[in-house]
Amino acid sequence: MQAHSPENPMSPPYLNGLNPPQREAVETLDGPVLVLAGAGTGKTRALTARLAHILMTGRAYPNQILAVTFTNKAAGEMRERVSALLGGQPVEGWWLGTFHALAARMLRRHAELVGLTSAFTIIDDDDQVRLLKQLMEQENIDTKKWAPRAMMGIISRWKDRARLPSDLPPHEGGEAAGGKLVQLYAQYQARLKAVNACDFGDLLLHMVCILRDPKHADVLADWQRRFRYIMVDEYQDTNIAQYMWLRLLAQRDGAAANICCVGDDDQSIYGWRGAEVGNILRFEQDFPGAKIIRLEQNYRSTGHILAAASGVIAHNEDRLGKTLWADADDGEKVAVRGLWDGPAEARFVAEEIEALQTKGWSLDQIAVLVRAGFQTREFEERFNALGIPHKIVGGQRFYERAEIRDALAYLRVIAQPRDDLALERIINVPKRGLGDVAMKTVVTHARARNLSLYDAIADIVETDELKPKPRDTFRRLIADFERWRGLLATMAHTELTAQMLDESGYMAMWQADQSPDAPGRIENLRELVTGMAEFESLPDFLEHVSLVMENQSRNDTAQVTIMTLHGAKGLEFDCVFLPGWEDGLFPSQRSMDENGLKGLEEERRLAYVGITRARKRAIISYVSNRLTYGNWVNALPSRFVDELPEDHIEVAAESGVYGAGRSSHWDSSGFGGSSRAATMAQTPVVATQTLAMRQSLSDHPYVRGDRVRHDTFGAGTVVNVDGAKLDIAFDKGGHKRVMDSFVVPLEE
DNA sequence: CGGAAACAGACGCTG
DNA sequence: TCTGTTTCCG
Repeated sequence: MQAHSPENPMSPPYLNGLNPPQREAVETLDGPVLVLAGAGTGKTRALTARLAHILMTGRAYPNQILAVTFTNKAAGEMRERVSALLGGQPVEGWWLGTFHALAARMLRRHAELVGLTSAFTIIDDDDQVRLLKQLMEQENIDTKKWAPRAMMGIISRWKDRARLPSDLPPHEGGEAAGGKLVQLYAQYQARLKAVNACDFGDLLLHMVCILRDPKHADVLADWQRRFRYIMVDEYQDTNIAQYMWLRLLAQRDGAAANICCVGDDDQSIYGWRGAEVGNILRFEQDFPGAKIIRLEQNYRSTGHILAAASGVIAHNEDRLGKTLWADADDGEKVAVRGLWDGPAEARFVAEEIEALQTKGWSLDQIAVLVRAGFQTREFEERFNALGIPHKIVGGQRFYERAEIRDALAYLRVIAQPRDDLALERIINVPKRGLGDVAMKTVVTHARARNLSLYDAIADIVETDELKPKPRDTFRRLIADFERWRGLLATMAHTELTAQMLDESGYMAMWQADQSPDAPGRIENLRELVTGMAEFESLPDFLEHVSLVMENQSRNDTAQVTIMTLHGAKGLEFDCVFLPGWEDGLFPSQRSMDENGLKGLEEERRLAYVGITRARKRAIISYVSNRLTYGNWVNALPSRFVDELPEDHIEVAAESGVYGAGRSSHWDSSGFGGSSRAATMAQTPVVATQTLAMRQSLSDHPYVRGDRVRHDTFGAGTVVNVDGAKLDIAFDKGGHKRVMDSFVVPLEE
């Protein structure tokens, strides 16, 4: 073996060039370890080397290692880098992936323990909200007053904290959703179970439930035995459920578990999504005897940039504390610019970029990082006008586009007929003439008999409940799905998809569409079919898309990147523009209103993340006049601007712009306090038992000769009973076949 | 049932 | 201001 390392001629290649703390992180394999890795301190390098080290020293087989990341991108990177360290061959069989992918993989093996089958569907946010909204409407809760999206947010936060409906006091939701939020949560879970589906939160929640249930101690013991080493990236972003899942897996009798968590409390920016910075702050208590290793040598940024970032983050109270240092030159001071208004700011940034470009900087290495998505527009327009190549990262992802979601919904129904949410999505897409009336009929029956929509439709088309036209449409649709499902056994899933898109009329719908984006959508559908080829089977593919929402646009010309600060985490650029540093915008007013000091501290960490993305140049800007929702508002420079240490910045403001000097100017009256003192009138809850509820209590309660009444057809006599289907001779004439869920006994 | 008009709401975003 | 969604009407 070639000797590369100057310090130790015998050291294997993957240890080369690591600094002492990095090396310590790599070689401390036993017991709990927390690696506090500041921005740009070679965290990924240490983490991948550690994995390589475990494998190379034969401490564990790949399938005995659990390596968890937050994003698929991070998982992919780790996969590649580790195999590169090991000489290029891919590592097979290890448990490397995102929390959700790994939990899903585990849950498929134990699905029946939580009342699911291993073919369960994973639903996305849109489906979640739609489902909850339906339940709210059923409960007569005003969805105007209580936005389903917001309600879903609260439920998701409960899930993030691994709290089941039964763990919550009934009034936990307060006034929300008319005080019925916990009840809705329970109904929501029941509905998911009924359609054999999970949302993202459930993947972890269900696994935590299984692992902590004494009844399934054997399951837990199995997993504990399997994983000899656990590694977690971005630990500061874990939520409680993820933390519990890790703890359960890392529990050991006697000896401390070999768990290694890597993270940076100063980069915890996902509190609003349920992340608990407390997890990392508490690590030593949670894992007694834990070793804490600090990576503080920054390899990325110049001295001034690092000092500016450190100066800002030092204003936070709640932190473990690190002192970043660098060997690099001081470089240029961080530029701070005050501009007149948004357009002026966009012009300024564009001009600076052109200047950098003529000096030979690559556009690839320049980024504009904004606080909120809507800020990207101004830059995009300006860059378009000047012909500066750029890309907006974030935006809509491939699998979130309507046409892709529709196509996936078709596939989901083929794969899993019980998937009501998918069926609802496409039942009238393309338009088939199945509107509210037809759907209501079907839904009523499904609820009454506790059937899936699909089965309810199959029932109803055998009867006279519906007018002939919708009945035929339904019948054809069901027949189509049956046929496609059958073909799955003999035909490649790509081919089947193409055929399905054709036969369903979905493709034709877009081909007939005159709008300018229709061709793009057709293109996307083709791409979907092509992309499927990579996967063995339809279920494999569906698992992939529900967990991996990747955007696969390729472009080889150098472009400026425009993205949000959140999106930029983990990335680095030579030059970073940080526009919009105005109080109210950044730090965002909402964040402060909702979470007070905690919110402010999270915003400050965001500022820290932003500045530390820059290797050589950071340019912060703010404006005096900002167009917000269509009106001009006066803006003050962000308090973070004032927190930048004098010695490391260089300030200039356009004439007439406030704040050319340093200001200490946040009068507490501040910006419009958004006090939304909506009068919260309780929606009266009418406790009527629906017909459907009563019907479902007893099965098939009718016998021949019973007198019944049907809402549409009136009174009649049952002449024949076939399961839930009744043949009835109606008094007003006619012999009809109807579902028993649509009739009531007639008292005469 | 489907299109047009009225209307509310508007951060951050990975699975 | 702009966008997505609901409501109203033909």
